[in-house]
Order: sequence, then C-alpha cells, then structure tokens
Amino acid sequence: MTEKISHKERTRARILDVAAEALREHGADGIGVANLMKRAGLTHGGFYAHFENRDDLVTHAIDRMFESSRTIMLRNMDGVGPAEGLAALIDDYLSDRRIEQVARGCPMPPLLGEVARMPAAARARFEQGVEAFRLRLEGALEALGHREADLLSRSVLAEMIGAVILGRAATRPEDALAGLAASRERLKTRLGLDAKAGPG
Amino acid sequence: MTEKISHKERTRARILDVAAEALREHGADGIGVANLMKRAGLTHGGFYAHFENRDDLVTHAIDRMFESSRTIMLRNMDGVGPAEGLAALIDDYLSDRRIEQVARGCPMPPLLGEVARMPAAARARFEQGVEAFRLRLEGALEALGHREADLLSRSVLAEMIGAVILGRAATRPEDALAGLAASRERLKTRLGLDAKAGPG
DNA sequence: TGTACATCAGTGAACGCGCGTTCACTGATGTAC
DNA sequence: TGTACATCAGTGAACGCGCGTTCACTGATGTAC
Repeated sequence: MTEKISHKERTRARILDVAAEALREHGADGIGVANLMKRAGLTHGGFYAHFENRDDLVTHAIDRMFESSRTIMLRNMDGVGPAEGLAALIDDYLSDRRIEQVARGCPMPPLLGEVARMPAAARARFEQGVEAFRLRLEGALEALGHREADLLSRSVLAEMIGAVILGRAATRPEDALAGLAASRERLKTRLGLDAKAGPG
Repeated sequence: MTEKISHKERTRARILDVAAEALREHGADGIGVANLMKRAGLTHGGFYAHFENRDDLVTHAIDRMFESSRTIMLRNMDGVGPAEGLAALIDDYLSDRRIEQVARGCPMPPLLGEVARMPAAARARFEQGVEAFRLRLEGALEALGHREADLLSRSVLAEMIGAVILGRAATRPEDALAGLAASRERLKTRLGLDAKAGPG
C-alpha cells in the first residue's frame, strides 16, 4: 500500500531542504548550485538529474519553505478558539527569537522583497503561499466576529511581516526587540485580544 | 561665496543618481559596476576614480535614496497640522501608483530585506535612514496626543512598509490594490484620522 | 592673444574568480538466469 | 547460491559568461608665460 521512497527521492528531498534553508538565509540569488550541492553532501554535476535548472529548484524550494509558515500557523491555531489562537500566533510569529531564526522560519520576511524579480513560476508559487497564509488569518478574524475580515487580514499580515523585516534589519538588538514588542502589543490590542491572551 | 561644483563632482552625483535608482529596482546585488557606469554614460574603468569599491558606492547611494523618503515625508507633513499631515503621508506612501514607482520611491520596501546581508557601513547608513523616518512619525503621533508614541510609530512603520512590499510582490493588480487600500484605511482609523483627512 | 605644458577625468584591455550548465565517465545496486 | 549484466545516481573536468578590480593610456581643459 505505502509507496516506497526511493534513494533518488530522498536525495531530491535533501537538496530541497538545504535549498529552502539557504535561500531564506542568503536570498534567492545569494547561493550557487555548487555550494548548495556541497551542503547536501553531493557534487554539483548531479544537480541536473533532480532539477531542470536553478529556477526550477527555487520554485520547488518555495513550496517547501511555506510548510514552515503553515507549521507556525497550525501549531498556534489548531484545536483552540480563534481569539486564543490568533494571540498565540502573533506572539509566536513576532517572538524575539524569530530574529535569528531566518533559515527555518516563514519565507515571507526574507524573500518577499525579491519576489517581484523572480521568474514567473516561482513568483506564482510564492503568491499561493502568501494567499494561503492570509486566508487562514481571514478565517480566524471572521470567526472572531470582525467585519471586513478580508481587509483586516491584509492589514494584519502587512504589520506582521513588516515588523519581522524591520527587526532583522536592525543592528541594535534593543531596536529589533522594541519593534517586535510594539507590533505584538498593537496587533493584539486592535484585534481585541488583550485580556484573553495567555503569556507570550 | 558659492562653491563651484566641479565637473568631477557632477559626474559622481550622476553615478550616485543612477545607482540609487538601479539598486532599488534590481536589489543591492542585482546590477554590476559596468552596467551602472554605462547608464551614467561612462565606461566601467572610470568608476574607481569616484568610489573606493562597489560597497562604497552602495553605502553612499543609500543616503541618496533616503532623500526620497525624506521628500515624501516633508511633502505631506510640512506646513500642515499633524493629523492632516499624517493622513496625507499614509495616502501618499501607500498610494496605488507607488507599486510601480520602485526606482524613485522610499528605499525601505525594496531593500530592507537585504540590509542584514549588507556590509557594516551600508547597513549603518540604512539604519540611520530608517530611524530618521520613524522619529518624524513619532513626532507627529506625539503632537496628535497619542500615548506611547515610540511604540505606536514602530507599529505604524511596520504596517506601512509591509503593505508596500506585499503590494509589489503580488502579480494580480486587484490583490496589490486591495492590500494598499486596506492598510490606508486601517492606519487612518487606528490613528483617529478618519474624518479629518482629505481625499486620497 | 598665442603657444607650451601639466593636470587629471575618463577609456578600454586584461586579470582572476565564481557562476549555471553540459557531458563522458564510474561504480554501486539490483535483477536475470 | 553464484555469476553476468543492465541500470542509473552521482562524479568531476570543462565550457562560456559576467563579475569586481587594476592599470597603462589618451585627450580635453586650463594655467603659465
């Protein structure tokens, strides 16, 4: 019944894992094929047995990366009410330790600025990932009874990614942390989650 | 009395102008020295008579770029009250036409995601530009009577840059415009600028 | 005003390097008999 | 169970290219006399 995962499929998955981490850390153009293959324990020549070309890798790595943002979302929102879930998501997505966890975090903060320059296929995958994340936000806001949940979800998403991007750009830790704390507090206040939320 | 601007100084300014536009459009690593010099009407060899190296150019181009964000700020806030000024700034910074005006707009949306990977000198200049922008926001919020204006200015800045970044990443124009409209509306509402603001 | 010369902004060939991609090959794995 | 062979994931040398940077040079400009 269960399909056996071939050696080749495992190798491909390993390359994608390495790429998904490295692209978030160094940007979509920041790391080469040879370097990526080396990190996966292989030589560069074998790359083209797994992917058409570098753009093809980036496109598939984007899907892999959005599994991280989906994990963050589900970890906080699954099995709890929308108020508790949203508050937990905000505290988690904007937690102090996110600043350093670029390689394993949501791909939106490190890569959204480069999306407009990506080839069409990669750009389309990224857009799907963003929209999926936003729709889950919208659903929770609707469940909370907010009118114009579509509008509000866009505003909340903008502040969430903006705060992480600003925090990561800062050189002084106190600036980075002040920005994250500000958006955590303001987001929960404007969504009416102040009192209900547990400790961050 | 007035210092005469030498031919060389004018050439250097021209290279900086070209670089400031091209770096916003193609990213900090997206365009080479030869290409930049060609756009300035010169050959690549002459570059090193004006700048130590490419990083030095990027560092100085960042200052030039932040003149754009300062212009946007002053154009809207100078000579009017803080409420009217802030509303005008929000409508301008998040106006629909900003989506396409990357090369001449504020450097934060296109480049903040790359700041953490920039050399220390460039990163420091960028941070100064961000802080200057935020402090002007904070001043206006204080004048409006908001408590915790520091905190609020960080939250507002995050939503402003996040909304522009999301809007530029979108392929479907309706998505881009919906996000900008959402943040324009939400920002003005949460700052109590609804009624007082003129037409966007 | 006219000639001689110094200055120096800008030119363009050349460098070493890392990039994405190709391809003839190797050698481990697994099937056929 | 033991040998012969086909498959194919992965290797590594090689390619053309654009990059940042260097440097000997050219030729226009402006000063000296």
